[in-house]
Amino acid sequence: MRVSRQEAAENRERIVEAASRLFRDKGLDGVGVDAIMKEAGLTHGGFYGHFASKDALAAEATQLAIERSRAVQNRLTSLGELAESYLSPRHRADRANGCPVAALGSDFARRSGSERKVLTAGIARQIDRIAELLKRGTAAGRRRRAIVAYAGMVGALTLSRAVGDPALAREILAAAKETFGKETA
Amino acid sequence: MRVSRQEAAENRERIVEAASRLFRDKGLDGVGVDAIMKEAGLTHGGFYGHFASKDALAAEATQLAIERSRAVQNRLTSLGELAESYLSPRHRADRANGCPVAALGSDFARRSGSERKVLTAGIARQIDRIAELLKRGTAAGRRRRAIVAYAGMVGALTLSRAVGDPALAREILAAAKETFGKETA
DNA sequence: TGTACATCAGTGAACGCGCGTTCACTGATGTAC
DNA sequence: TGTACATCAGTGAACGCGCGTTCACTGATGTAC
Repeated sequence: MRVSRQEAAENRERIVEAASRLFRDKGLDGVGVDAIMKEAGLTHGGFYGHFASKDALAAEATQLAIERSRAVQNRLTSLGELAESYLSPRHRADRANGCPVAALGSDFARRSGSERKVLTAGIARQIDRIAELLKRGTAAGRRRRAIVAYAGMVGALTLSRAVGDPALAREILAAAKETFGKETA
Repeated sequence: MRVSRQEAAENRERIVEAASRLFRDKGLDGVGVDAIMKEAGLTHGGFYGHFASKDALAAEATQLAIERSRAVQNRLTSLGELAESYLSPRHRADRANGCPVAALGSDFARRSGSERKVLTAGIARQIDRIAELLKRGTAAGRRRRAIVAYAGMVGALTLSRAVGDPALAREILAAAKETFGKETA
């Protein structure tokens, strides 16, 4: 049965939001159109009225995840706060709502087209953002340290999630927090 | 037709080797039993004579990738050499034969059981290995800096592979090499 | 403002394909004498 | 050492299932008068 245009627009949004969470949680190949539509409170048949393909949705969902992720981090006003938040056990546990680069990092290397573009822009902006938070040094030096801090945090979160031993996972996060939360590097 | 026991053992090895490369290149869900067996010069039907399931092969293939990766890095005798090798454009391009943590990092967080165990042990040993290469500081400090260097290198390689822009990819590798190749952090 | 019809968002069955897995079969290897 | 039979690694067809995608249909919304 037909729904109002506004409802349809809201449904579309809910699909993208559900996808952006489910993809981060279970991987791009780990969740189907069926599960995404169910999570959005719809049936799978209506999917292709909103999107050309699952891949097209993946691109939009990636975009949304990056925007949300950036919105969270723009509220943080120092590198220490950013590291504290990014490297928290909470972020480690909540893949579905966390950084899409850490959640899907190795998957993205294999994707092509619009998703890569969206991601590249997101990563570039994140580097700029971290450079803004740095106070010491030349612009070039700040940029280099921003790249290193970002890579370090993404790597630490990825490692701590990959590791089965909880003590080692905590140790990795703590070590990274101690190092990247301060302006050393 | 039956083959000799030695041939059968060699076939098994070839399957694990092919899988370890294909999984790193295309992801654990990105390659099928069919493709792996073909790469090993066999047909898919014989697979279950060697392995209980695709998952069981994935665990063995992960193990092999970690061993090979470690063998390469044990030949390197300084942190600078390790960073130079790990963060090279060559390693970036050759996912199939490179570090399994960077190639499959975000996938591993979603796997369970034996694969996680194998990976955890591999990561722990890699941290120990880097700590051995460090010269300054207390044991605890060296361990912390080893974790940070490892996380930074994994993150930098992951980012540089995820990014579509080749210039940015090179910049990320260069920044990480400059920082983690020396004993600073 | 009310009525009549056209539109179209969402439903659920169905299709086609690929993939993990099974199985009957083949024919070379391994073994018993 | 040679022969006869049992074993079993590998083959290729087939199965079942899930998933992306399509489609005829429904009934509420939107629109024309």
